[in-house]
Amino acid sequence: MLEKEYYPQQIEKKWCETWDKTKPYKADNNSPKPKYYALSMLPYPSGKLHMGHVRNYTITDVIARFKKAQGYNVLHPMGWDSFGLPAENAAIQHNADPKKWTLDNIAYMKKQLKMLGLSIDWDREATTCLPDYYKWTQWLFLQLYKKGLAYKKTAPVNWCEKCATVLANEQVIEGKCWRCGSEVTKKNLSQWFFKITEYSEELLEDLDKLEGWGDNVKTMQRNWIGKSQGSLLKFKVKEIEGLEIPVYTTRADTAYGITYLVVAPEYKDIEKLTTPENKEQVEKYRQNAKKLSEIERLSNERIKTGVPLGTHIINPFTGRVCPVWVADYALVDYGTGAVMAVPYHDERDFDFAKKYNLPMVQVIDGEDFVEGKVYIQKGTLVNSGEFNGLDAQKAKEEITKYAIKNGFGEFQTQFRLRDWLISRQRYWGAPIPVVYCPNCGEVPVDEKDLPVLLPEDVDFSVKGKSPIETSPTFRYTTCPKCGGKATRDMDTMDTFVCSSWYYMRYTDAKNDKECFNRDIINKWLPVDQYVGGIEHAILHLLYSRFFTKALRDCKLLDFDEPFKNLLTQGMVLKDGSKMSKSKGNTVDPDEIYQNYGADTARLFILSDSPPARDFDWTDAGVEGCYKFISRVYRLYSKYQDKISLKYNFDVKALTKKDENMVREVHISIKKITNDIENEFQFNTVISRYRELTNAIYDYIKDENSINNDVLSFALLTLLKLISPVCVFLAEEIYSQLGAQNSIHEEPWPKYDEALAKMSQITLIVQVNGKIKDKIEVSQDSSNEELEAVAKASERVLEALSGKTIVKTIVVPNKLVNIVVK
RNA sequence: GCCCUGGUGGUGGAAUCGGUAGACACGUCGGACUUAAAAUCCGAUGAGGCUAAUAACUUCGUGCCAGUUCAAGUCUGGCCCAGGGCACCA
Repeated sequence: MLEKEYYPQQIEKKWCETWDKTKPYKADNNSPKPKYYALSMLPYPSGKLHMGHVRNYTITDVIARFKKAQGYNVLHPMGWDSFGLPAENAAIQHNADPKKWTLDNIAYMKKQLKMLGLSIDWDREATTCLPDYYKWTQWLFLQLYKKGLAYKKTAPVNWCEKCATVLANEQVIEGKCWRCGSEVTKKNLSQWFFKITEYSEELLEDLDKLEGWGDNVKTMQRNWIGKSQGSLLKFKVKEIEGLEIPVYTTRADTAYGITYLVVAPEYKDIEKLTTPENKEQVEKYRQNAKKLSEIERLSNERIKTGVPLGTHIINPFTGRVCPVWVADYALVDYGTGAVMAVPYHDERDFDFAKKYNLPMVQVIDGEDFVEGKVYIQKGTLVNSGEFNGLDAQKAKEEITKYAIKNGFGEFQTQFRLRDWLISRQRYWGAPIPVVYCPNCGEVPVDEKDLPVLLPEDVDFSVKGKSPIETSPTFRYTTCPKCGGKATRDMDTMDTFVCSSWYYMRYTDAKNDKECFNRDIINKWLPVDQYVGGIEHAILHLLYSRFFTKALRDCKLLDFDEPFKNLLTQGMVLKDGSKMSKSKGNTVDPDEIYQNYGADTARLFILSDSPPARDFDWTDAGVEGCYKFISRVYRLYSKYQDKISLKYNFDVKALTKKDENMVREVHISIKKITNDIENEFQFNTVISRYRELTNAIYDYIKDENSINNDVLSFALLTLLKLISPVCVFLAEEIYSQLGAQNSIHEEPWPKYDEALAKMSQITLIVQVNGKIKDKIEVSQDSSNEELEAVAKASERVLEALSGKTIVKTIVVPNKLVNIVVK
């Protein structure tokens, strides 16, 4: 009975190799069992795994293993988000081949993932940069095109000089590029867009159906979609017959207070609206506004500028003649690009009117109104003709109805969401499958001619243009319609297009006839549990939801939402801040595997914090987990000869000590099962592993009173409970105990509700809410018994002496509180 | 400014329904084993008071201030702080 030491390196290597051969995690498309789809956000193959990956994939893996043990047919796939700028930048810097750079990284990281012991079905691997995948990305583009959901237009778009490409709205963070952080400017270009705005309403409404998503993510999406309900009012231009300026407003109630109008510098009719005398300064203002980057425009917050155009509108409510100004606080791509200004009741208009001495009229009155100060609170209408005295809320409706009746208004809903710009002026992406023909114009590539292969005869050393432009062969082709000479679209797609449907491809990854089979995808999707970082709350998660709805409308699938439950895991920190190379506080997974083994890494990364919270990596914590694993291993090796895989005992015939041991095991099964099912609280699951292990150590203290069947039951149950987390340890011990099959094939243990209850409970006795005594009583004693026991307590009698009992509260199986005066 | 999330010992965190606050760890301290160290095992550990140092007893304690209740980390109202998101969106 020698205790053996635990050497994770050899053990983990051995089982990695075995599982590589036996492929125990193959998901079956035809299984009659209920399905469970566990998904991690696919990694970008940057070179090496980091601890954020380890945390993400361990969480998903434990969920997948738990569900498999519970009898589900589990799909747990993995792939590579492998198009994108880093590969191209590496190519430019080291004159390397982006494809080789990417595939080498994938090979290395795949090895690391396997060493982590993930239960992934590698036969379904999807690599977005390979033609057998991007062929279908292009095919999906064509489906959206056919449906009118992909279109090309010239518009002012976000341009990152450093990345030399355009960006989607979602990729501009505080006026800076999401990837490189440099300033974003506007450029007028003809680009491809996906019509995500077509789904604004549905994307917003369906958020309510996503009960398995956190409120933080749903709120972010809600804000991003930005629905607002208001009115459209049209104003006749005094100087120009037949010309109107429509404005969008949520404050129709203030229509009597309009004293001027503002249009954006890019407003479509601005030239018509400018009088010859004002032409010069308006032109100058517009040129200036154009030069400003997004950042500068934001930093100008509160200091508003503008110039008058010289023309006027007539306020149809008051007859007042109001000047029209141009100012960059009006945004061309929201509403109509023109704003009605009510200085007394809008902070921006107020600032502007003060600066340029424009008149103000009060039209809302309330308790807090102060003469000469902006008033944006609730109130009732004044100076508003027939609407005077009306509550502002009611007036919005009444005034708009009046405008409708008189032909110059309507109710309108606006969204902040813009269409998704998907063109990128870069090489390493999926080419946009469209050609331009002098005769036929814009023509989509024939489906049978897909994929449009990325050219390999490109020169990465040429600066200032996309490397794809340097290919001597790629640009020229023939028109699919007329067969004449034509040129290709030289842009590639945003990588977020590739990652908007990868989880669909996994269901049918080898299909070379279709992008996925409709029956198969309907069987597996929606994803039962998605796990990933919060940084994708808007970008990837919104795009994927859009894709699902769009492909549903293309009749490719029959569900509305891709991800039923979403778990956004917290960051991995070290010394209180995010791990990063620049701070030098990173931890290399390879080193941890080497020194402690992957099981220790898995155990530790789940142990100290619940998954959604940030996790602080500490060396002492790793050490502690390694000690626990060794402690478990020693326990089994010491009692190896006593453990029988076929134990058998009658609970009723057990000694008190044995019964308590059995009870402890049932309590553990119950608690661990509940904690995993309830929000995946792995930190408390691991606490329970330790408690049960401690209880078993207690049980074996007296060697003479060990019941081998009870011990076997306890140890084998603990082993199964621990197996989703410490996958190698559990498999190794199980095989050393003589088991022929894998522990990961064994079903999840069941608990007996009666046995998971304590026979004795500790009754808390309080007097006036203060604890006076704790008494052991048998479970399910009657209220009368509990009260009697409580009142018999010496300590309670002491506290009661000289006082009158007002009432007594009894909570069954818990507490008695005696209220006295 | 608006929205979301959180605030509990020296630290990470635990606590179905309102019912023993601090599970389980880390750290620290003490002990056993050892020639010694490592490893391992056992014990103590929220702060304070009273005693003689123990036992016993007792007060305070879940960001702050009120409230509801026999009873509040948990519920209600009002604040403060931290992290995140959105923001000239009319």
